[in-house]
Amino acid sequence: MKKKLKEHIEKLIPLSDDEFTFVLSHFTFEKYKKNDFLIQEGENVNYCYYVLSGLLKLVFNDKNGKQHIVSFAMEDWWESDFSAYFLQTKSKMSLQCIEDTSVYSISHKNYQKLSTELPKMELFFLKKSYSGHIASQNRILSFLTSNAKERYDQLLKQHPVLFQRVPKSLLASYLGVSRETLSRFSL
Amino acid sequence: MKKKLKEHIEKLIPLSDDEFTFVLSHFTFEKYKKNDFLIQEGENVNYCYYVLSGLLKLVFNDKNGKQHIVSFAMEDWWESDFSAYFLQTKSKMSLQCIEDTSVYSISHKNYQKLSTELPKMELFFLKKSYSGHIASQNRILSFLTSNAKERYDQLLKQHPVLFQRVPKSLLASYLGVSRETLSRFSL
DNA sequence: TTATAATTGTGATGTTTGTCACGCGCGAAC
DNA sequence: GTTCGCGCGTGACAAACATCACAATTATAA
Repeated sequence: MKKKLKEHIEKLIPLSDDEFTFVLSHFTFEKYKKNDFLIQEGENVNYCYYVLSGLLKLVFNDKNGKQHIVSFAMEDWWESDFSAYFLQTKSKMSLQCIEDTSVYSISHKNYQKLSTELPKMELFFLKKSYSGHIASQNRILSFLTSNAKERYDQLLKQHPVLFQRVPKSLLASYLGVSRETLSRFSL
Repeated sequence: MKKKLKEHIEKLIPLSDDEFTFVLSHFTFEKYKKNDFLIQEGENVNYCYYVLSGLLKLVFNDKNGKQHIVSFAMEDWWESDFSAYFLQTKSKMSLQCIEDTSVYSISHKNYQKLSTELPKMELFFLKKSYSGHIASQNRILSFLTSNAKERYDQLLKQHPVLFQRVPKSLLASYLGVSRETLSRFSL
């Protein structure tokens, strides 16, 4: 479990055992049940989460009460409402369990503390942030270049496991297409 | 001109005059003409740009030869093909002038050097990266929650100046809508 | 088990948006 | 000044997609 996070960080940054122990002391292990909320819309966002196991959805609820999936978060992914987390504002989104999920969480204070005390971790977070930005840009590109069926095929190719673990209605919401239209694609 | 960059950085990070002089020594001032390319698709991306004046478009060309506007970059914006810049791969996009444009450019080597020598600049880049990620996520949300007309209205509200400086066909491409459909919105 | 809710597929229909075709006005280049 | 290309609007039609309605199947909980 600890090993998982260490290996994850070491994909980007080399880390001695002592350093990792120090890093880990800034995190808290937590378990959540299906449908539990890690972040509730409208509240302060004090934590960022590294997913050890399970599956989360980052959701925006629009003024008509319709939910939109901004992102899924599986094993080895980092998730939070980053806007609210970094700018220390109220959340406009919620983060909820699709499955029972265990995470390492880090508070904003500990995040700042860790970045200062161990600068190479700041570099780690920077690299993670790049990746996130690049991933978002690719998702924007898929909206610009592809129609619903093509986006469906891309997602199926990139993350086939989601089609087994997530209700189709949520996949539809993630792809920006109606549940019915998505259902007709799988023929 | 130098003052502009200093003020821009100081919105996020305090900087002494000496420090700023040091920072600036890592940048190069450059001028480009309308239609010039700062980044050509398929080439290495060695520079990241801070726009002093003018206007750029970040473009992805799909397999059908259709151009898609990933982003505009105006005064005070940072732009590059970040994926290619940070991962040091070939560019999948091009960066081109919509107007005559002057920039400060920083090479990837100088960027790494600067980050190491002056850690607070690493924090600056980190904060910039957050903002970029958050902005991209908001753009994704606009695709998920809004139809073409609504996205048009949002852009008009957020960046009215673009409607004066950019051909409508490019705005259409940015919004993911056909030129004709966008034209019918402005009635 | 039984009842209850959630998930999924599918037909019918309407709306949104794209594509093709054309004309007009304006500015750049010669 | 004339020519040429570009930006922009607009009509007609086709394609993509949403919405509504309903049935069937599968999970979940009492």
